Amino acid sequence: MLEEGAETASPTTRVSTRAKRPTMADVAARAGVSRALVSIVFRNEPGASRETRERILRAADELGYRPDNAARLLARSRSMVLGVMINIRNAFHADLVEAIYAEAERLGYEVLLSALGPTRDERKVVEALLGHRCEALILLGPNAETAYLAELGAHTPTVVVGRRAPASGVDTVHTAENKGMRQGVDHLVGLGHRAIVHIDGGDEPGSAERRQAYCAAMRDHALQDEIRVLPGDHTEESGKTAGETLLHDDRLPTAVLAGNDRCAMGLMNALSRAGVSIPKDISVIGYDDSHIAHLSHINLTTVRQDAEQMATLAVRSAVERLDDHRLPSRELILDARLVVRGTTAPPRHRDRS
Amino acid sequence: MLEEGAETASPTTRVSTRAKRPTMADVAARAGVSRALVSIVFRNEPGASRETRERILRAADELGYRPDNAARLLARSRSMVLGVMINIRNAFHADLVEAIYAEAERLGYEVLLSALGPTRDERKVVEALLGHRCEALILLGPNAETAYLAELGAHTPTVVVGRRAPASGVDTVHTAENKGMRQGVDHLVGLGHRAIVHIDGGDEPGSAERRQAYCAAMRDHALQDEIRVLPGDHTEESGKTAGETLLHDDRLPTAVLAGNDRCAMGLMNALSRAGVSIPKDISVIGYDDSHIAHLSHINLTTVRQDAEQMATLAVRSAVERLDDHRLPSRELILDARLVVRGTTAPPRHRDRS
DNA sequence: ACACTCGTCTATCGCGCTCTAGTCACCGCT
DNA sequence: AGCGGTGACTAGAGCGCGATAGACGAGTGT
Repeated sequence: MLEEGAETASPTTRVSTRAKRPTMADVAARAGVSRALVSIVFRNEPGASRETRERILRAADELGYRPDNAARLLARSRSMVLGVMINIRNAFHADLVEAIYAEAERLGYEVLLSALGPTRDERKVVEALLGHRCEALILLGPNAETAYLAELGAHTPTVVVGRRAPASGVDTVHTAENKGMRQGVDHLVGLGHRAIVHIDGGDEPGSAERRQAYCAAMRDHALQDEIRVLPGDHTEESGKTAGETLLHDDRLPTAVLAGNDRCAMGLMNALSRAGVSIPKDISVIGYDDSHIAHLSHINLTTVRQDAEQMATLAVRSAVERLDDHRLPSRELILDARLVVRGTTAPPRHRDRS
Repeated sequence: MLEEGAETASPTTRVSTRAKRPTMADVAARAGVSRALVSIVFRNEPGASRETRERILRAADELGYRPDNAARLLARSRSMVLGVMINIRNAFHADLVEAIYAEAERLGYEVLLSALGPTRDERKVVEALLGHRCEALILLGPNAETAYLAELGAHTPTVVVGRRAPASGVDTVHTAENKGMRQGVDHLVGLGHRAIVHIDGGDEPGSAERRQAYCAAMRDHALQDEIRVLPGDHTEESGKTAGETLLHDDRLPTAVLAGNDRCAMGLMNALSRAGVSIPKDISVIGYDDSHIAHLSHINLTTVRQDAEQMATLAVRSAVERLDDHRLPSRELILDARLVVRGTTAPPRHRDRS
């Protein structure tokens, strides 16, 4: 089994096991038919008899033939590929991607992933995706300015997930941030909290809405004097920083609404290192309900975004826009729902703190 | 700003902003040169004067031209694309991917990601990758049987990361599992533990080695009677299940070596829900040192695998094999190192438990 | 005057596939 | 016989690009 095929190899020829990959022409020759017929068979189109179909498939199998997507894409007007930009560190994106694959497959599309990274900014990721002939883009939580998104949307169907993006030609799918935050504040106030801090998400998608909703909800509870927004973003690091800031104060707030789950994780990390117990000393609420939130022993109270529904709608939007380019921009807003778990509890009595 | 461009659109023509994407020919026409020259410029090859170069680039920019990768790949013998299979739920894979992007870019390669999922098994992922003309495959923690990997390796340079895969034509990069596990056991024994359970990873990459190393290390400490291996895999779910199993016993072990970090997370989840405190009541060690392990407030003691080095070596292996197909299979084994954090401590005195 | 080189640019083939417009044999029908 | 119709198959153009061989003019040396 090892090193078979060596008998045909002269000193100058390549090792035969790594010969050029077979093409349609090879399959056609072996099956004794024309290239076109092989194409028909592989596209599963009518126009070939049962026997030849089998003969061709057998020949292809023997040669280890595999259709070449690049050539396919090139020859076809449509590529049937959706490009998805992800932050590979973001557990919520993982949830989204799984659902995107499922829905794309259902609709007959392929999915290409490209991840952000320290050396890969959003433009680079988008370039890579477009370079691979993606027909449409699905951007998970992009930070890019609206103008850039609009520019993209002008020539490529683009769906932004997880943030508002009022650009013509761009569809957006996001949750009703205000509802989610409001529920969070209501829950905490219901437990008896008053000193409720919000860690902001900075430029991150959805942050502005969450911040505003927090302020509005606090005011509605006549807690406008307790409003406090700490700077941050959507990484664990920012949660940690915010935690350290809080620890420097002479008195901790009794509850924190983090910008997202990752931020909440970092925050809890910093707090528990300092001996602060959650939820006894302080309550924490996250945002996303990524799989990490409920599987880790953190058992985080958080605002649930329905990843599956978001992903499904995003894919459908993209495909619908592909079918009809003149569709007006749509903004799909899903409901958010607070999921109460173990990181929230009534506050300690403050009178002896 | 809304609906601009409508002035050029007759009822039957497409909205002009979404016309066909421009090609080299369009750029050439606009710049008043031949197609070939545009090609030269975009490949950054010598053979064009400074002025025409600029003129062409300007024309391309005005048209919003973007080279088409599919066509590029097709025309070129080389595609310069590496295909990477990931489990998008696995935080350690995220660490690996970031480093893979970096090294690939350094060597002039592109990276295509394809993720496993409920409806996407390994074969499907590999098919997708190969279909997109990846020259080489990097498989992160594949479960596939060796025969299949060997088959892949026979026609495509393949690098397996995170597990042994003794197949000709396949390179592997993994850590010295035995060293890592041994350090874990040594650490626990040094703290005074004796009842040390291991949660197995089942078919998951590296599991067999970890299991064997655990058993060997236990024997070396004359703890062969304490050896206990619970079934599991590398998901949070399996850790949870194992935790429940342990909780059913009349007496908990004093320490657990989980199959990986995710398993450890699930385990800690189950235990702490049941009121078991970590590390006071029980010590837990993970495996991978994924970014989750140190950023979450879990502060997990774990066996560090150097993601960056693994990724770098994997990419280099793939590229070297691409340069010379006849290279013998290599197995690169990196050192593992226990990182002691907060989930391990001396055991409670057992005499009153 | 010649051949020769060099830098700049062009014509053209082919990558592996899809897809339109056919060809061809065979059928039942008038 | 002649007709249109149908199912099975093929020829060939073209997708957007890379790459090679060569064209062309300007300079160089003899």
